[in-house]
Amino acid sequence: MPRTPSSVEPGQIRDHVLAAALHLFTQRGYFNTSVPDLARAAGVSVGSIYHHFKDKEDVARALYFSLMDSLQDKLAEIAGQHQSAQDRCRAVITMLFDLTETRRDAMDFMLYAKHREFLPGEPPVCSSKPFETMRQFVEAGMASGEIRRMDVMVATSSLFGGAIRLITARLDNVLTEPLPDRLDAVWQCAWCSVAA
Amino acid sequence: MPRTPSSVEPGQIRDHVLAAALHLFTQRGYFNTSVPDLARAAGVSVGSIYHHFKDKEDVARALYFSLMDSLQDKLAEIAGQHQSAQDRCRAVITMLFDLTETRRDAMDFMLYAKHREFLPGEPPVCSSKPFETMRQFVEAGMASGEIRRMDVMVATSSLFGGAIRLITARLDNVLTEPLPDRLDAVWQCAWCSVAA
DNA sequence: TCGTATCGAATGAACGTTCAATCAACACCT
DNA sequence: AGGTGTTGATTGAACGTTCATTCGATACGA
Repeated sequence: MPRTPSSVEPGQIRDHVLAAALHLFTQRGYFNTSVPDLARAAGVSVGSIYHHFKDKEDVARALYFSLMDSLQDKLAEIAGQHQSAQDRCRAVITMLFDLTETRRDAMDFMLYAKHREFLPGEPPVCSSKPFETMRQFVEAGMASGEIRRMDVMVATSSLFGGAIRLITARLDNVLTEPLPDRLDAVWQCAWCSVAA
Repeated sequence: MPRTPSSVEPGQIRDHVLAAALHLFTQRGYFNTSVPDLARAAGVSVGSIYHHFKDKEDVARALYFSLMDSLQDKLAEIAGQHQSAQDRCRAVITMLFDLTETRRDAMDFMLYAKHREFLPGEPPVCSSKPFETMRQFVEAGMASGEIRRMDVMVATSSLFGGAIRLITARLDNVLTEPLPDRLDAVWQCAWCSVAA
């Protein structure tokens, strides 16, 4: 009986499903989103989702890796454009702030979601590649003498912790002004917390 | 047909259920914990849980408020024992670090859980009373000249953000040493990020 | 005996997942 | 070119399971 032509062009289904998943997972949460919900929002059938993904968890995993990869790309770009730890870390916060304004959903899913609950077996966010790269920026800064010598974890947390907290406040709508407006203030605090 | 005497003394059921909920919710997550799971872990029957709580969500809500209240008590105590913003805020971080070591589950549920997903309608954590109290400590410090004048949200995030990030790293087992070992280093970073 | 606390089997809704049916597109043969 | 077979994408109804919740029965204290 099937085969009402879907409004979604072929070859685009994966992306449509991932986009719908990003929207629904961040809006209502992974467990409050059913696969039929996902299908409806993506404009495809339930079966189609299972043709492109192993199961519901696989959708979340694909989404997670896709977003993390694009974040990692941005970090790599920053590493190429800036040499000093100071410039690099400021660029990171600038990028994270901009991303929060322009792609709230993505930021919410990456920083705020509890992946442990629906992606068992995945390492926690803070041991993902992007976070590791940020630690490397800090380590290089300590080696070059820009940053005080101390435990790398403490330094990284101090340097980025304030910005990340502000991002979550923004995602919770507790902060109503755009984050970039606060960039200078945040950076001043962040940098002088670890500067040599 | 029941009534096998439960091993739980009467009047203790609420507490047993809350303790089991704290353990299971933090271990596996709210949505991966069924009410029968809860009953088994608490050593009571399913029906008994529904006698003491409206529904599953009500268990989570009671747990949340109970933990938040006890945290708020500790903050009030700190407010009474210390006068300067510097002493107060340092005491807050000390208390949070100790709490993370001695009551991991409680800390995990308060700081790390996504309450939005299973407690719709509750305000986000960072607009809860404890967080508000921490902001007041910071505001008082700005009024007294201990802390640089700036946006309160920025100052609070900078002051506590590093510590909170370290706590989540600890909860994720990314950090293996006890947090109190890092207290001095963290505090030095935190305070000089906002000190006048 | 009345009210309250407790029990766990029963209920029904909702969920993730499967699968036979269908179709579009292409390759291949004549 | 026209006919034919094959492949793989797509569909949604159907399936079996699990879950939150209810409820009638039971026990106990007052």
